[in-house]
Amino acid sequence: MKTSDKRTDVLQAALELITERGFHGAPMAEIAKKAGVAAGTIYRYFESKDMLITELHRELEDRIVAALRDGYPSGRPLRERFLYLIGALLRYLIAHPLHFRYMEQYFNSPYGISLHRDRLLGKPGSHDILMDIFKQGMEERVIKEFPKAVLFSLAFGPMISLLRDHILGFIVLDDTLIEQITEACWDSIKRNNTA
Amino acid sequence: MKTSDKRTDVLQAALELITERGFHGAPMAEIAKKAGVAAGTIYRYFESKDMLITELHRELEDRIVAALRDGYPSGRPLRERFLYLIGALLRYLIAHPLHFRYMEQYFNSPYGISLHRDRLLGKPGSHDILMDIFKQGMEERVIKEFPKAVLFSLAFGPMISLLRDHILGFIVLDDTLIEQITEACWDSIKRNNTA
DNA sequence: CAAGAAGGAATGAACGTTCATTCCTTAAGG
DNA sequence: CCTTAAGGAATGAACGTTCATTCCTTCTTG
Repeated sequence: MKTSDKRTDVLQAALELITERGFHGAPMAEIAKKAGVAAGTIYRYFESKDMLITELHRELEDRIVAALRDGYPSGRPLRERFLYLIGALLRYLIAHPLHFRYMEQYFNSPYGISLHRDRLLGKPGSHDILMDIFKQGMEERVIKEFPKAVLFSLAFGPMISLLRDHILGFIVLDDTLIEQITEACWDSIKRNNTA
Repeated sequence: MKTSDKRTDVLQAALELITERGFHGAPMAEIAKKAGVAAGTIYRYFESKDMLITELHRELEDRIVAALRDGYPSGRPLRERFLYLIGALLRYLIAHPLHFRYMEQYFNSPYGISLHRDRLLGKPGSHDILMDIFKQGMEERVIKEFPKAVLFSLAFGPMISLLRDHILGFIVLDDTLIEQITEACWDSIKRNNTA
């Protein structure tokens, strides 16, 4: 391994504790204990708690983006690519509920707001792919003529909400439902050519 | 006035500081200062910071529910009642962005998790109204046959997401857009009688 | 044995909460 | 009326706790 095991252990411990108890219910001492490491040791790998939190977010995001890129049907039609994205994201987050919970907390904290702003104004990432889809879709008049942020909310809003309920155990997203949801996400942004 | 002005001042100060900086960026001392009150005084009205936070949530919720009930067209058709609810909620939260930000923070904190569960299982409040709509809608086969939590996510997921972007200043929800959104919310749960 | 890694007790700042004291309003007494 | 006492609200300095971070010691490795 390139990076020490301890670094990974710390990140994993932080992920578990923070998703369970929030940023403020996860003191460094406990993260250290859970990681099987001394408190001071964390600071060999992370400059501060803030850095640890930010870095953890960055790593999770990288993994998610990787999962979305993996198998992405670049050459295929718009609709297919979009459905692939939504489906892949849903499947990944259902398989990694802690990642989802962490991301949600992160974006609902002071850390995440500025990042969100950057994202919507277009920084590289999975959003690249998505924004390309939106752009092309609007040019070809297949997708509704809305600001990209609106399209984003329309497509991902319900998905995120359902995911949260699933992960908190209020509902169960089975394969049928997932299929229906991905289709519904597409429907909510595709242009109705009946006008 | 029934309750002292100071109590109100403290709640208002807490609302402003917490929405701006988060629960942990809002020390009691600063809340007190902003409220024009001494630190100790807060404890004449609230047992603890936790109680203050919880109580503030309760009061905001009461006001929102009241706004939704006000003018609710009880006797009217399903679709109309639903559109009224969505529209009223949107308008209220656009007019009261701090309330929205506070609620979001609250629900994404350790405080809010258990509450969410209660809500989905149908405690009194605006959810009463909503659940009745869902129930009747499914009986009359006007609304899709989904668990209520799923219907909730479908209808409110995009709305909440758009609201957030609007309040954070990433997009502007004008009247046209609001109209389109409320209609889209209905579309996403109404049954397509084409099958 | 040298050099870096790990340990964990010590440090100090930040914070929620408490409480002895002050201030203000209202009532009582002359 | 005016003075003064009583009661409770408000104050804010002080306390104790929690926690991120530091620092010095001990261990490991080559």
